[in-house]
Amino acid sequence: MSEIPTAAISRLVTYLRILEQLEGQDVSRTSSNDLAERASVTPFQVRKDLAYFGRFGTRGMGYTVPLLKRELMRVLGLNQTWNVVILGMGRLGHAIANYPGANDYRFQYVGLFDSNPELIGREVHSLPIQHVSRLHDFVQGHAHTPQRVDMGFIAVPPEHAQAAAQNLVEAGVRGILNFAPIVIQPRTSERGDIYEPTDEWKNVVIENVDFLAGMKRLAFYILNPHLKLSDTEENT
Amino acid sequence: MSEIPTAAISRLVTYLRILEQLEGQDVSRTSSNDLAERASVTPFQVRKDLAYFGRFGTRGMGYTVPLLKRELMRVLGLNQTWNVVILGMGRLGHAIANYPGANDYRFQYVGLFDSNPELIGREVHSLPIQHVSRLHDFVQGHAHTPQRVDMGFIAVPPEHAQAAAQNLVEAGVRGILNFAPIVIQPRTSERGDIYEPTDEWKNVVIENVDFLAGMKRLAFYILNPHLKLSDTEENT
DNA sequence: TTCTGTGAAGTACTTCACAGCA
DNA sequence: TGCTGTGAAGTACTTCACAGAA
Repeated sequence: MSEIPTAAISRLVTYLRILEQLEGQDVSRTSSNDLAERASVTPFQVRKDLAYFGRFGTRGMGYTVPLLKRELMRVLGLNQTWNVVILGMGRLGHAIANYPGANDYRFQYVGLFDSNPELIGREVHSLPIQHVSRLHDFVQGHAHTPQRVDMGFIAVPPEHAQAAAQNLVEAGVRGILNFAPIVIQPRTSERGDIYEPTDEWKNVVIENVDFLAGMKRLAFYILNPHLKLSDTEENT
Repeated sequence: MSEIPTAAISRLVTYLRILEQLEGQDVSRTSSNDLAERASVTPFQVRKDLAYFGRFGTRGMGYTVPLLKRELMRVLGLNQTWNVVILGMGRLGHAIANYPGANDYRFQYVGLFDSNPELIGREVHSLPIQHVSRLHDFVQGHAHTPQRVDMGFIAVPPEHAQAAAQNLVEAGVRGILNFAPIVIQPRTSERGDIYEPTDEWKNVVIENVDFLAGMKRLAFYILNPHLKLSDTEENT
């Protein structure tokens, strides 16, 4: 049913990182074997993953680093600017806003929100923290401008994460990156029909980043080393 | 070949979080249907995942929240203390050290390391930052004490992450949680045999947490909403 | 000859259907 | 009757083997 495995997308991100490293070392050519070794996957996997999106190599020769990099950037949608708001400007929100590398890919923070009155008005990289009640108007107000908000990052405490997601969806963002250690329910009501996302959630994409989960998985695999397998992100 | 899917472990972590929520709400019983809805997976999946590790329910009745929680804690190895060192005490390292919730699961930071002389000696939660050159002696010195170091977290810049991992492996840690956006090569030499981990790496488990990857995947799925699928962490 | 691109085969994971027990 | 536990069926993903282009 699904055309492209989710895991393949994660691997494309890895290949792109490797191509950037190679470009930085002025390496101009690579191969599925070379990429595979650097990404810790099989060469078959590399070729299959790339084949989902086109033919980027030359038989007998391999791949041209800048060309493949450009194509992966295009496929992953990293040639365009992505405007982001962060909900929750505690330690985690600050760490995210300060994390270097995000703007390497034209991810731009255009709004910062919190509910704590003490934080309102403080500036992070000359962007003021606003009260979360202003989120809806902020997103709507920028809807058809170059500042249009594409994504919201959730960095609030877990007990407020579902409400934060609800806010983002109602405001009209298209994607949510959830840093809180809960599963966001793609529906509005507390107890809606199982597996039936509410309409307004239908077109919203949710991804998760959970490093407590990473710690716990690590603990498990240390105890059960015979189950050790490769994975990605993850990872995630 | 592999007995238990990696994804199943990630889902167990999710079920455990849900059980903790339920316990906090004084809910004493649950079912595969209920857990499935809260975790956004199928009830079959829940039952199969649990069945990998034992029989925790009662037919006709469902699961007892505290009992299932206790069993999952045991399976995931969260009944014991895990001693952790952090390599790289820049913003990211600080964010990790300060992240609340880690010590809820008896993950304890026992050593903080950096190479920047300006940071050495500063304290985070009354734990001093040491120079990374002391890592090996630190880990070895605590090897057979209650402070034995189990895991190392890598929070250094990407170009130093492989060396940091090398340091950790040589020092003798069993698990690495890598926050840097690179693939750690499980081998010592710059260009070793493909897929052949060096001996000392054989028993080391590596997990990744990469939120830039999360941002990039999100961008892709916003552009390609017809490929939208469920996933779990991840990945990383 | 080399290394990509890809249908086919193999494997792993998920879903199903129902047996089994409270 | 109700809901778990689990072999069997179905599906998705990975690996393979080789055709095909430089």
